[in-house]
Amino acid sequence: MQEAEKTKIDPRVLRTRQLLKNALVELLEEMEPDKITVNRIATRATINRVTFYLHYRDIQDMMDKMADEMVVEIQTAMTKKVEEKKTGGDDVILLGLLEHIAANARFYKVIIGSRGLPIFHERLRDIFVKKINDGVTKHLLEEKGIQQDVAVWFGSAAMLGTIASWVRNDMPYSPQFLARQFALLFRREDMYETD
Amino acid sequence: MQEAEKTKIDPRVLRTRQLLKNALVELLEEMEPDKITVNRIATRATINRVTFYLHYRDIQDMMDKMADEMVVEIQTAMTKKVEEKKTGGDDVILLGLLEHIAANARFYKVIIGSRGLPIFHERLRDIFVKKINDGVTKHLLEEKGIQQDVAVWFGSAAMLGTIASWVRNDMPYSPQFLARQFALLFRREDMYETD
DNA sequence: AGACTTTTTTTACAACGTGTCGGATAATCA
DNA sequence: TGATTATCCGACACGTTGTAAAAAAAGTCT
Repeated sequence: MQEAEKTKIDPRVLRTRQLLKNALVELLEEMEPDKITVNRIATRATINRVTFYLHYRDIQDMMDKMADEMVVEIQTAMTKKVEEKKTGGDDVILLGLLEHIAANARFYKVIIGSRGLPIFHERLRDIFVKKINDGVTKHLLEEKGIQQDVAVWFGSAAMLGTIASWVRNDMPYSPQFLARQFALLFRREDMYETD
Repeated sequence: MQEAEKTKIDPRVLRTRQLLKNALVELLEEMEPDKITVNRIATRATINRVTFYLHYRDIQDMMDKMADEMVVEIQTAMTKKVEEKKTGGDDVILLGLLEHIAANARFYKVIIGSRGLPIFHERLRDIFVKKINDGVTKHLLEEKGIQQDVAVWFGSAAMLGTIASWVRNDMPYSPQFLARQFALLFRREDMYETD
């Protein structure tokens, strides 16, 4: 996860923040979130503990800001893909997202796959809610007697959860394949039994 | 969430644990999980802090045990419903689950709806994975070129997430209605656009 | 290069949370 | 009632937190 800023920032703060973020990700790979302290993060980052507080109020604040950055990167990853591949059969936006996640697998495995880190889940959920909301065809829902909000809950949760499982299982399928699977799943047929 | 035990337990430990669990739920309603300390739990429960450690190793351990109890209660809630209502059109097991959640709304709102508490999410996910795994019709998946594990990820995540949103939004629909919605959603028609 | 600015480091501090003693007190059991 | 068990109380060592002031280091600018 890189930091994208317009105004030139002192390379020292850039370096420090990157070291801190890398350290946090490393620690999340190694231990449960509640075992992670400012002390550990700073030590791992070879940064003085006091310096941490010059950048973040606390660990929660640090994660909030990282989640913000994640959202921005995802947005750009999704829109960029649309510009490149004008056509593609399946959902191009989704493909862009999946490729972005695959490219940053280490990061996403930690913040999505491992337990904890609900902030990141929330942000991702918001993204999917928006996306699903646009894709939902309201008239078809009414015909079938399905509430729109329920359909949005359903679709966004399915998307987020499927991707989470995909990441958790070390991405056994390519982004292209998974995007295709989504297309099939959302196109729907009878594939679940009622009981 | 009650404690169900066979061997007769000293009423004092029963009382203490119940007070501690109630206190935890109360605190979760009031503040972020990371602000909750053993100190606060004990004080709120009008229990000595040392006594806490006579029952749980730490807060995480307490939540783990509460999650275990939750799983047991959900299991019984689902199987009981099957015995009562032999038939019911929609998914009876699911209906039993939703009614159980509605009956313990305060608890589930806190552990599912609010941020944090990934343990409970994990346990619930496991339950749904099992349930979906049984309900999946494999031959239909093969016909459509859908991987079974992907379908299970998708279905269980959709279920868990929909219920979570339902709880988060203070259950605007009755368990019966939501169960019906699930039936419709899993029966599927075209209701999402690909792009 | 040197002067100026900003960041990082160092050391220190008080407040709080954690987990664990041993012994006193109170509730439960038989 | 006497024995057992749970809870309470005071206390301890240790780690974490967040903040402060001043020195040292790194970056910026002309």
